[in-house]
Amino acid sequence: MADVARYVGVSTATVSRALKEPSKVSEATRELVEAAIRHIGYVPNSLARNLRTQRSGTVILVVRDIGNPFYLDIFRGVEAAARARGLSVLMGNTENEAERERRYFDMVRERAADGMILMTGKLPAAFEGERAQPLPPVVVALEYLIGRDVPTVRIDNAGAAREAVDYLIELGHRRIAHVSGPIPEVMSVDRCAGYRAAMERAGLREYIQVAAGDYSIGAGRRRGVELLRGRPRPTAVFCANDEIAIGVIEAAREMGISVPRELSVIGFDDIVFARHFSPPLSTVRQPRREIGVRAMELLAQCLEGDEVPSTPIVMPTQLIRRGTTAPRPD
Amino acid sequence: MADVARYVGVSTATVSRALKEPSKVSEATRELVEAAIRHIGYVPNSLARNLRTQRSGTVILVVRDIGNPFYLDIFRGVEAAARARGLSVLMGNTENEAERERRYFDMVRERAADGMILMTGKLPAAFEGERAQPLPPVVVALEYLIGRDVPTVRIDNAGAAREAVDYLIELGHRRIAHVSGPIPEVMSVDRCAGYRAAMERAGLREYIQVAAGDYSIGAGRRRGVELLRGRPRPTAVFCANDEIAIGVIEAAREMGISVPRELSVIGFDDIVFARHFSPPLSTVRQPRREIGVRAMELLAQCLEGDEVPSTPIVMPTQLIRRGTTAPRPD
DNA sequence: TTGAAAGCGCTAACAT
DNA sequence: ATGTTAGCGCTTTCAA
Repeated sequence: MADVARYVGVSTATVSRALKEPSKVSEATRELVEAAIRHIGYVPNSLARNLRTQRSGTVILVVRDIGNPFYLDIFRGVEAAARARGLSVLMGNTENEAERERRYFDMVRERAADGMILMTGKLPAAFEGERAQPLPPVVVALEYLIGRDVPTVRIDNAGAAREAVDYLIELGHRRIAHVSGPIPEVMSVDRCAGYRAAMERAGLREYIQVAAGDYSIGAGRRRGVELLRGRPRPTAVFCANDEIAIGVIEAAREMGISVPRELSVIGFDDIVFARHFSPPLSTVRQPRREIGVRAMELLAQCLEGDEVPSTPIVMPTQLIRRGTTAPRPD
Repeated sequence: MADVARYVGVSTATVSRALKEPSKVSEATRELVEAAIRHIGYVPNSLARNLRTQRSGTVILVVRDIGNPFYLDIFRGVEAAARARGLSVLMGNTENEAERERRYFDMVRERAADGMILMTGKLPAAFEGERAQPLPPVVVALEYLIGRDVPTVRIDNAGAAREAVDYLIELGHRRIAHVSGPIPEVMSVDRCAGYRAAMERAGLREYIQVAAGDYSIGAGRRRGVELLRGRPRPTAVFCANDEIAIGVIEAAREMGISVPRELSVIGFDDIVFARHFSPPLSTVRQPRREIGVRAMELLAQCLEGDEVPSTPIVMPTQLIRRGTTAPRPD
């Protein structure tokens, strides 16, 4: 930059301004500077700028498993919204290890990133309890932090689950089982609570039957086998996500139980291939891309120092009726 | 850092060394420094270190579509290998726009990243032809750059395609069609070439029939309908990826053609849900996670200034026989 | 509209 | 083993 300044015969301050605040520089010098930059082949150094401004222009997207197809649309949304604001997105992958989670918080403290979007629903211990460290700029998406006033964008998991189970009930089902996700996690807990609420409201408390797994096809299959061995057998299963639903359907297929004729199955998330299974999977869609966009926008606002909504942004869900749900067999 | 130094009564250089090169500091002072750091609550500033060392500790992973499920295992591999070396991974998403691609190269020039893993198979114009700019640290994965000596990790697309088509031929098929990907792209071209080679070697040149699409389910479905309307109808289709195969299978289903009884279909990639479709998809597996790992390792070597192999690293593929392929109907 | 000058916080070469 | 010193390249007061 000094070279450019010398070449034009101005100070580095002027070159800097020509680049960042063209309005503060006369038309003439701006053009001279631009010509000189091209002539010399000057490339600005982000590192120096970052140090000077104490901003990295980077945010971390922290997820439980970066290889989970669920996040694909989230990536799209976060990336697009970040780019629109000139920010870059770092991949944060915790694989449920507390230490790795902590590491991402440290990166923000060390200014390697300006903030983070947290999709794990947990804070490292250092931020809990008395004498908790102050939180860095962070927004929580998908999950939420109980008793914490952190900007949040999420869906109404309980309500959406209730809607799905109501639909099964409308179809005439009574013995409706639920395969939940890992149980201390709020998302799983909420979806399970929605299931219970719908069952109780319909006077089906006695039929409530919950099996907990993780959010995987394998877990769905195992829990599915167990549930379908039970007598009387459930005629419908509400699954906490689509992978579990796929597993349950595979279990049914292996046991010679026809979906949806003998067993209705409904998933959650509407992952990318849900409509392409056979039968196409009935499920609850959540606007993942939009969730990513809103989370990023919220974080960008935090970083600008703007006010951000203190109540969670709740995105709408949609029940998708496809081929794995049918009226109760008699 | 100055505070810590003053507190202990040493220079900042010693504090710096205590953190980065503990061996160069006496045991005693190191402990004093550590105590002081805890006491004062000192947090190192990455931005300053980055400026000083002229390294950002970050690499960009550039893909065509960050929401493509194909990349999931690649993300896993790249992220894991990067973390093992203390590097961070930035999401680079081009959506096939040349300008966005160029922007990622600029970020490396501006030192916002130390290097990049390129999965798009194209260089911005500025790097081609005479007076081309020198390439920044970059490794190419999946694709490769024709006539360029850039570190590369990939698979033998043509060979793997040949193997898949050979398998269909072994099953007795003669009228084997191919739905390819976008044709100027090397990956599509290679897979198509493998198909042609296998057909020609088996004396089936007259049956060669290629329809080009993009790598999507929709394209597979459209090309599938066209092919299956042809008379005589193909008894097998080799698809350039799994999405296309899913589309072709859907087309067949709509037309009342049974897979695999009346039509064999084989895909490519073995994406995460391939085995869970019904019938489970026959396909060609490529070691995506390992490709990500190797690409990251290669890039890390470049950044260290180590020698890197000048011939492409070619990873093995594996033909996966599942339920969408069967002997030719008579 | 432009320039001078300070300094962001760290590391590394050199000296002791 | 430790200290001194000189920047890394930029932005931003403040002054002209």
